[in-house]
Amino acid sequence: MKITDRKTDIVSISAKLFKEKGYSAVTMRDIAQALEIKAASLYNHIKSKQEILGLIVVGIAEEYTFTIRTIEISEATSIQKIENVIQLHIDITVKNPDALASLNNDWMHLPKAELSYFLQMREEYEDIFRRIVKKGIVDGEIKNLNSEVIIFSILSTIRTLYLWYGKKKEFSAATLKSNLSKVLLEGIV
Amino acid sequence: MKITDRKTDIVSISAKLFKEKGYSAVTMRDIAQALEIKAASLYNHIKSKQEILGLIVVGIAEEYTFTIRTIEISEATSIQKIENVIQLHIDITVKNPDALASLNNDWMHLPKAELSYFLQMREEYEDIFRRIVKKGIVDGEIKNLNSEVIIFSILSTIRTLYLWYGKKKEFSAATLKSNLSKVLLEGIV
DNA sequence: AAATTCAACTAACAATCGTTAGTTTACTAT
DNA sequence: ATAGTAAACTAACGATTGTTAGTTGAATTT
Repeated sequence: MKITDRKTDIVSISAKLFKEKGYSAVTMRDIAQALEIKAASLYNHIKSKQEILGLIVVGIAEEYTFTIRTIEISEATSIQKIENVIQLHIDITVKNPDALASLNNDWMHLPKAELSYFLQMREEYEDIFRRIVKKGIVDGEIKNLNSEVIIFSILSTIRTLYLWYGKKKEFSAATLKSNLSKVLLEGIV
Repeated sequence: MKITDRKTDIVSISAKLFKEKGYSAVTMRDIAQALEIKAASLYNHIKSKQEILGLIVVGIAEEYTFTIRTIEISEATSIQKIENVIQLHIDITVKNPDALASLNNDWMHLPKAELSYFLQMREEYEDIFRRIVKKGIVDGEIKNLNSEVIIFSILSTIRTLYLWYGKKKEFSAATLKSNLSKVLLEGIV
């Protein structure tokens, strides 16, 4: 049992570089240099550049999808379910602050099979969230505003968290936990 | 006076392609093909690929910056100022639905001088927004929640509007105008 | 009618891209 | 000690990158 797997090193360094410049602007030589090895040596551990992207993106996408499924079928109220989704995004952001950049911006460069798998998960994710919000409106828990605007507004915020987390000390997991739900659900006025 | 300037064609086609795949993944040959000419012909109109990016990004960044300056010094309440900022983003999104992708994701590939100009504007923009929110809290117009979380939450949403606008009929300028401020300011519960 | 400009073209450039092949080195298990 | 393996290396590949040079034909100006 190794302490650090080399493949893991490659993936996490790549995630960091992809966050800075985007997948396409990062070369295999960039990744190698960050690890202080030569580009060709990377291929002892990974099959291709696209495989690295897949390893960054797909696992996290699955975590989102699998978790929101269990949130939907739980017995919580709609508001509580939305709070759970917000918390899910905080947790994943704290755990993978770099990888989320590729999830948001580089997914279109996945190999074909993984791309359609990813898009299917993304669609299911939004569908589930949409059902939660609409049920909340029907049940009178949520104001009767345009549901698509509500969905867009909450998802945009929690999906972009990775851009802010770590940049200011205000963005600790604790601060977010106690403030973000309030701001998103109850507003600021 | 020409009806359509060829340079404008190049810039707007490029913005569309950059939105789909990101600046680095789009080649000059891609841009040329979309215009049904050869890549070398592009250079009769533009100096470099980076110049195209600059033309997409800098003008809009200036529009944001110049407008938020006048919003700050206006005599509106803090809440009204925030509503004006939201409206500003809706207006610019409706006018430039493609260009905003590069503004969000490709700015790091600007040439050095334009990059630092862009970053300076972006910083000023956030500073102004931060002052508006903090004054609103001090004046009691805005709840005393963590101001950075408020700023992040509103900016994330209105900056990502370009990803949703046009995808659903719900996202007309009118719907956004009447719903987005409500959702962001007054919450959904 | 002649001269100039505009905007396309063909051809090619050096640099860089992702990747492969074959080799070397150092550690681990027998 | 020996054999095997993991992980680095050098060298190079064909393809593609942004870009330049020089040319051509059509439109515009003189």
